[in-house]
Amino acid sequence: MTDELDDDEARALRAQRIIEAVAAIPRGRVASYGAIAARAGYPGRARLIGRVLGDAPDRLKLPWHRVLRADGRIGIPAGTASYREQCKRLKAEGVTVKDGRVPMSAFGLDHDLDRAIWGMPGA
DNA sequence: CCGATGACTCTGC
DNA sequence: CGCAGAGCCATCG
Repeated sequence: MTDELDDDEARALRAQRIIEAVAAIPRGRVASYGAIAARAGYPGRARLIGRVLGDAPDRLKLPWHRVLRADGRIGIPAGTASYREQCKRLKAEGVTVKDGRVPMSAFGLDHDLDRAIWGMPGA
């Protein structure tokens, strides 16, 4: 059909894959934007993740709060309502949040269970 | 078409 | 650990 709808579809597909990747993050764990992007099939497009999450409706009940920057920092501007909400949710899951930062060495997916969860060796 | 912006990441100093 | 620069990509004026 029209190219415009085609473009719209492509955008929806990106969002879909990204949303699924985010939803796959285990409770009590966190992942970086880059990791999600790669996992969704868009390596190098970390910014795309942030864009999609910001546009994603809350009714999807997406665990967006489990997505942090590569250094473990909250990816949202400090002081905003969303920022505080993310901190709150993480703590509620048992994730340590110190000064808006999470020790990914301990809660990151590539600490030890990386392949067990993301790699999906087939169990 | 170009410049600016941003829920990004990496490298170098 | 912090700062600057460069790469990256979609959206907006």
